[in-house]
Amino acid sequence: MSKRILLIEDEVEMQELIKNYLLNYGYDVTAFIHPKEAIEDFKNNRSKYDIVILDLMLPEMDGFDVCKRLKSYSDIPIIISSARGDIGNKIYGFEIGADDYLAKPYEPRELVLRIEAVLKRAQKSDRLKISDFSVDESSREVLLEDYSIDFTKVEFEIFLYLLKNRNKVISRDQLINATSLHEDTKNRTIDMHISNIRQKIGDDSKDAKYIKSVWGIGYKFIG
Amino acid sequence: MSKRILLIEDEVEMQELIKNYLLNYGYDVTAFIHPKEAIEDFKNNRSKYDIVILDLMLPEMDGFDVCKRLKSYSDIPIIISSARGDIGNKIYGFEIGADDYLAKPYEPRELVLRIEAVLKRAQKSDRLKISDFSVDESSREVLLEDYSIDFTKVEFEIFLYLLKNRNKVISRDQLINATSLHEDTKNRTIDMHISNIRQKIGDDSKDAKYIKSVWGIGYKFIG
DNA sequence: AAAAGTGTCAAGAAAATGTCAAGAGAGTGT
DNA sequence: ACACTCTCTTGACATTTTCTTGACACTTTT
Repeated sequence: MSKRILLIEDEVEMQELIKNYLLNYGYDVTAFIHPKEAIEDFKNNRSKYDIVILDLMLPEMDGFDVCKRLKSYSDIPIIISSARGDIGNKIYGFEIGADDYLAKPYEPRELVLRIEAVLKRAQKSDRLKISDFSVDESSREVLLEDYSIDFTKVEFEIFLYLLKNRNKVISRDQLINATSLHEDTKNRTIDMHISNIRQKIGDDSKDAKYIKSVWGIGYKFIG
Repeated sequence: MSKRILLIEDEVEMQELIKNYLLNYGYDVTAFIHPKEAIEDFKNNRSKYDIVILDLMLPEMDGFDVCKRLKSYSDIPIIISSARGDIGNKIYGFEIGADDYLAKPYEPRELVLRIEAVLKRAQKSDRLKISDFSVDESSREVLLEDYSIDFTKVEFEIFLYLLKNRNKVISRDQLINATSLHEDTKNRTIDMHISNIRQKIGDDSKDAKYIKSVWGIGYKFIG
């Protein structure tokens, strides 16, 4: 299946150019001029895209913020493009989670190469092994000491997010944002999911081995 | 103190050029042509360097292996330089733990900028180490000489604020404002929290080692 | 010595969490 | 479209933890 690209670029000419070039290469491109629209669309259809091409110089919103927002919804690969010479920004770009960086002007061919490289890296589904768990994201399989755990969709998302941010305290709001939960979901719903997750992985809330409650703040995966 | 750079570059001319340029900027540069020598030296003096500049195109050893070897000894920051256009490699460079990547030919000035950026990023150790304490904000973990201290939410906030403003006298009102306490909380409540904190860190109010009372004003963390 | 400030106990208020159970909602198969 | 199943959401209540305050002893300042 062809890869679906979310393109955020405010210069109309440039946008057309890139879009057509990528379409020629068989990609499925959706382009936005306004970052807010793009974010809105992404929020509602986060599995609709495989990769984001993001221009840093945008009206209305700082490109960095856009990047952070998108990454907070899912860890989709992002390639940032920007005027050559923004070296400070360039490095910052990697810090905020962009997967690659491209200085304008660039050869369209180079963009394609990078898209492919980033996608290849992203799909490299290796198993995440942390603590007693082994998780395969693409098959959504979770093993606890070789026993398979059956998580529901939301449970899996919460568990994975905690795992990826192990040893950090994660607030309920963060979890609501990072998963496919509606943003107006009540905080307490998270508690219920955590309770169910704990039961499935045999964790005791009063003496947690894996998911610890941090009173007044949120939850933390110990690993 | 000037930063010490380990430069691994096999082209003699290039090496001289970079070395001199960096020396001009006040860096302390040690250059090697043979990666094996560099690794040997690094192994024996791993605290002798602050950052590594590594050319990918080396004789004898693959630059990637060099990178991995160095990183296996300590997590020193590494900047990889390589011929422009190795896009696949570029991405791989980040994967194997390089901290930044620079395509040849580059402006020496750009190298300096990146060195500074990488160093700044690297030293941004997110563990706050003050006095006998080590605090990790994201995990909310507080260590006192390797023993873990269990603070409640408010205690952690108060303690962190005092720590960050060490040697300054902080009023009770300041603490109420700086933390998640209700703004109409009575001043004396702070005293109670301080008392509990002191007990947990083994501090004596009459002869405080860490949190000192400043009569009529507030509290002060000594550090 | 009086006044003001601080330390800390202990009790109760307040807030946060764990979990049950019911119902809403989403998805599936027919 | 319908029934059926699985999942998600929420209110409710019990329980736990934390926060707050009055009270009283003690210390420092005036």
